[in-house]
Amino acid sequence: MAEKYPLPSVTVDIAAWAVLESDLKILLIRRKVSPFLGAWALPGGFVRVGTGPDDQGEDLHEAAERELREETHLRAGAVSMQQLGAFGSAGRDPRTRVITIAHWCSVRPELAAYVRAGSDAEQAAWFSWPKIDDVEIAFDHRTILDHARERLRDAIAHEGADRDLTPERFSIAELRAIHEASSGAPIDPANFRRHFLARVAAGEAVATSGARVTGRRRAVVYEWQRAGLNPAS
Amino acid sequence: MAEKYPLPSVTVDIAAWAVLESDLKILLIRRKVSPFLGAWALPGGFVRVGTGPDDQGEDLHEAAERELREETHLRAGAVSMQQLGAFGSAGRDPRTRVITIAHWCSVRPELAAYVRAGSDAEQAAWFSWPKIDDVEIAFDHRTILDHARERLRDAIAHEGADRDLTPERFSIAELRAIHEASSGAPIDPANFRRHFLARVAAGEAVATSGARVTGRRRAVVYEWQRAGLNPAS
DNA sequence: CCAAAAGTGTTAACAGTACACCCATGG
DNA sequence: CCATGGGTGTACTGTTAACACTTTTGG
Repeated sequence: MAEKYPLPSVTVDIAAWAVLESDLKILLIRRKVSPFLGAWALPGGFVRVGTGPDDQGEDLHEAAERELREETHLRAGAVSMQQLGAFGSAGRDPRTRVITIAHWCSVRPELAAYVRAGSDAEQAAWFSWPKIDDVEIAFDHRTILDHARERLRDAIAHEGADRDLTPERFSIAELRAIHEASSGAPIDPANFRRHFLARVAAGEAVATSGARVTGRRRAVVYEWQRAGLNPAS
Repeated sequence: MAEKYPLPSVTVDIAAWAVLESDLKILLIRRKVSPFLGAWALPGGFVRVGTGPDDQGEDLHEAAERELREETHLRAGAVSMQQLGAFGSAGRDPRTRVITIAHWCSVRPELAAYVRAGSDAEQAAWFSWPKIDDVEIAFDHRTILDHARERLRDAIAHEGADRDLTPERFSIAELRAIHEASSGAPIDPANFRRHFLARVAAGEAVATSGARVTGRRRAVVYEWQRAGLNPAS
């Protein structure tokens, strides 16, 4: 099939979330090329397309992991990349037709600190979610961000995505802080505790020998189990 | 930005659902070109990309509506097109790198009958969902179909997507048949009725003057309201 | 010893489910 | 007049939300 028609460029963009000091944060990079030079944008870049039928390049999620690594030094495997959806309105890039496949992932707090700008970025930084209203955002990344925010909320509330936002070992209070940052509302500690204990009973997490993290009283510390024996409902 | 790298082709594919005679159906077309000549596939085709910064072509959902219309004669506006996600594994098309943005929509039964093959298809036909296991499906469209099936189930159960599958006017029993086809399990008529009546009370639908459709006893006939005054929960 | 956070107990309210039952009507 | 599907009543269940309460421990 010979293409006589113009082809679009295809990129991946990544919304990487973390909860740091009880604050929901999004990872943005500062552009050092035109257009939107100096504006903040989602990390991302072009999908590598191969040279023919036998070399067709990389898969989309591979591209997303590679771009995140190249631009922010977050290594793949440290995050669980998921697709958010395609954003491809005509005119979203002033230069030419660019369709982006947006992804999202969560970053554990102990890795979040190692973020630093890569080749195509002048800076890389974590922004507190409410504060990004005051930041100049490139392209239609504000829209993508809003969708990603929705997706994160759902994934944490209903799909156990809180797993990827905790440190390796965490107390119930720390986990609750993540849920509160995600939902934006305070959560009853007693009810939250029972809810989490049910997940422990289902094999999703186990108490570790360690104890006490912060606060007044010693708290039991948990860690996630590789795979829940019983499927989480 | 001059691209020195090879670019992928971008297509849209559409999973169009309908419930006909209490059976969940998916719309497929029979390919009349290679590859997968003679196999069944989702309707779809290339996204039109413009010729420069000032003409960047059509939006993705426009492309999806256009392709569905061209290949099956379902006119846009008759369906509510939603994006499912991007499928872009290297090698999913044997010829060259093709990334497809999958969409899905629902088709009202009175329009489903007007489907006929368009230019790029030899046939267009509605397949009962369980039966497609026996059909040869082109590309990775089986995978897309499975995702679309999941999405439809969720959208009907939680997002009011049943709206788009009913005839203009419908009885509660007809609506229940749609839910049963979607979930694959029988639903208690009494409980379903109460659940729907709560939606009527919320302004989502209203009873019409007409009555009786099928069955023994006259049933009240409803129609959807343009926009619910109260948001549906 | 006291404030603050960990952890326990109890209850009301609600939604989902099951199922028994009455009503209207086409054949 | 009766089978069938439309439509009503109700009891039981499990989950959620609210909140009062006890325990532990760093300062």
